[in-house]
Amino acid sequence: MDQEIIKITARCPIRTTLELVGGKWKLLIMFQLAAQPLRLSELKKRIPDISEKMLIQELKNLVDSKLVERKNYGEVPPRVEYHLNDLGKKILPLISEMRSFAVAYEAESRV
Amino acid sequence: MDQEIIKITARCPIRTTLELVGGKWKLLIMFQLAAQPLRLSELKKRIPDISEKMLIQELKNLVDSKLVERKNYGEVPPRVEYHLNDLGKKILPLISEMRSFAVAYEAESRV
DNA sequence: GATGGTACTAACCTTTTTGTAAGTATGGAT
DNA sequence: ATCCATACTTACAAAAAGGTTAGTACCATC
Repeated sequence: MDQEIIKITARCPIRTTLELVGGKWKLLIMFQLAAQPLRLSELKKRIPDISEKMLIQELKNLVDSKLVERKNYGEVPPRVEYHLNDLGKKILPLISEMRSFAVAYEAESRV
Repeated sequence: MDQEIIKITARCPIRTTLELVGGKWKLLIMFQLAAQPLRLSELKKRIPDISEKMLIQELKNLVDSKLVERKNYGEVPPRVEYHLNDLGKKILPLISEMRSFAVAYEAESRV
């Protein structure tokens, strides 16, 4: 990579992505939504350590950022489904790279 | 992606990568080191908003995680250079995906 | 009327992350 | 003796992130 000097500013692309999907839970949530829409309770089962409060809050953030869509069936008890929209799906290659990196890292740490 | 149900555990690959390079500054530091070794003061110039304390602390973390190497020239005033080692360079595709995602996202937000 | 289920809100608390400020070490220059 | 440059340590403070707990709404069931 023969790159020129790139000074990091508040608005550099890495920062943008970090602000959108950074933190402890968002990428894990989006990873779970990669395959199919899921309800809140289903997400909670698949991400056992997350608190309900954080799950709801991070889903709301992702909806507000237009990466995830929320579908309310209007039933009682409430049935709500969340799914990645087209823009949200663009995060999947990044998630793949995160997983690949971890595998390479673990392999290196094991020798 | 026809994936089976993958339950997130404390040790899933995404979590591993988040723990290694998550947070506000590490990826930005590694991005700056992509092209060439840099001294602390050079890094500080290229990442203007970071505090010196955080820069030093995160560099130490990256060295401890064996993603970055530190070379002390043993001079006065001190001259120390940091560079990505082979393992650290494996983060670069992830950084590329972060930048690509941000570009796609900004393009989408602009229409 | 009480209970259940699900998805949510809100107040408050704890933990983690980040930043500020003061200080240190060292050889060379003044 | 003082100042300089650089890279670092440390104590403390502030900000941000994450978690706990109690509560709400509403229809269906018992």
